[in-house]
Amino acid sequence: MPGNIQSIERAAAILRLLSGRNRRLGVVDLAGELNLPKGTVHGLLRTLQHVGFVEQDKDSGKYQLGAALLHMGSSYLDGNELRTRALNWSDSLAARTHEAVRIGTLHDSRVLVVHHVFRPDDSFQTLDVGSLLPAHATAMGKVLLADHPYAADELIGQGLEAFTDWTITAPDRLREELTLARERGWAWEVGELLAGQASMAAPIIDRTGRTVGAMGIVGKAERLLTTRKPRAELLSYVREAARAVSHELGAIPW
Amino acid sequence: MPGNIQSIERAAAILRLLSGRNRRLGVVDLAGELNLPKGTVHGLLRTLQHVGFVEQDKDSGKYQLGAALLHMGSSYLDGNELRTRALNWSDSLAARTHEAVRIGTLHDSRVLVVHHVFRPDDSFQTLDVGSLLPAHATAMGKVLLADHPYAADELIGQGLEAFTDWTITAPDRLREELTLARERGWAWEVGELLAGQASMAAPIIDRTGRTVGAMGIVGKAERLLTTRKPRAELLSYVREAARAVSHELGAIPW
DNA sequence: GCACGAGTTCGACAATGTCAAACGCGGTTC
DNA sequence: GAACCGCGTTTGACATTGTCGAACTCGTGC
Repeated sequence: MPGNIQSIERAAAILRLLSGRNRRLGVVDLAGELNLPKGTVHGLLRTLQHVGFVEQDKDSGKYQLGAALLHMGSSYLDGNELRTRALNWSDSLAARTHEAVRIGTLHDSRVLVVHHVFRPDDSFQTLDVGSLLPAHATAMGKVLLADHPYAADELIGQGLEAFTDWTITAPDRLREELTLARERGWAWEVGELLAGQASMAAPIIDRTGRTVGAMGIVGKAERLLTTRKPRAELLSYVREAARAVSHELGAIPW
Repeated sequence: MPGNIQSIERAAAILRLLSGRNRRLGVVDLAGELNLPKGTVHGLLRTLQHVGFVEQDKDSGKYQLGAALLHMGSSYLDGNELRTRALNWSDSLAARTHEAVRIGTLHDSRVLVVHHVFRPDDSFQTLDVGSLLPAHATAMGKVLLADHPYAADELIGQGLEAFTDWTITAPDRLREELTLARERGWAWEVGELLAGQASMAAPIIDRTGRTVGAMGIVGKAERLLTTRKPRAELLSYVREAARAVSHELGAIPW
């Protein structure tokens, strides 16, 4: 808790704001948001610009994220063991299920997508590596929250946003779902984030036994489900793949 | 030059080191590299960890980049006008040429890949969005350097690294190549970065007339070339696509 | 068991970043 | 076209803040 460098925390707060909804913000916008004098914010921005973390639009004078962050983001992926280990398995899972595969990890009570394999033979999908998905409305999120009660509490504490009519917004309902996920070792979701879309996922465990990631498939509900249940063979493929990655990470031998 | 916040510059230097060759570095490694006392470096790292920009491997105690950077990197892409405008055109260019398409921009005298479309019907290629390619050994780089003499000088100043026997390492030879690229409005390269691989690219111009990006195709030399020249129809597709994007960015009407 | 090297903590000092007020420059308004 | 916003930027005095070296702890290997 003690001794955190103020200017760096403030700089990070600026970057966080710039990576939010409005990608372009001016000095006064940021100053207002952070309750800081604009002179101070300007100094931070000047330095951030110098190191390439932000860029300034010459016409409007407003600031946006800088190119250096893109390269660092991809460097993060290179060093990410979870993703590296999961690379092979995710390809074959996509091939077996004919669905898009995603691998994610918990970050700030949301699901950070660290890998994404497109659905085979289905062009023009958008890559969402780097996206932050809501944890309570995705199968990966449920699997992750199931082993991270603290993150679950935090998420519930800040309110469960509804994305469709089927999104779980009641804390108790979510807690049940998480218990279920913990017991079964997998989770699913239908139309809770996007109408007509479903997903199922299983946990990736590391050598210490903690759930460090989740692996799952996403696609049209009609393809993933039969009679309002996840299709058994798809589910078992997902669970096998996740178990294989866990094994590579040094989790329980089998 | 004046008034840059020291701690932020140091933090950025740490992140830069962590995104380099060795993705995992300890406090003393970093301190040695930066010529700083390790106490200082530790304080910076503590804060960077707190904001999610670095993570510490609990076993080895070493530090690596953090997950927050991945999300910020992808947020940068969302706000990047060059990439947004180029999205449609790059897909159709890939379809027309049957080759992989890349869009890049200059960053620190290298080419930062901001978009990448895989070669159609050719699976298992690695996505290199976020990669920094050497400018003097790629078609995109030549096109970009042609309009950025300062960056070219800087690159030459730090020495032209050889990747294959065909890499241009002589400053004069590179300068000729850049002049040629400037005159013709396109550039190419065969085996200068990777043996057997060729690329060709054309500049993307913004409303002020500056080259803000490059768009091109990469692939096996045998497919891209005829009799040691770029195949004319591929080249014209590339140039058309780049011109179309430039047009969208508000460059000269035509 | 000792010494080394790692990451971490601590506290005194002054260098450093902060802040409020003033500046300059586009727009817009009347 | 002059007065006026609102913006990003600059400035300089102040004291908060980050810095730095030494001391600490823990794990390793000689």
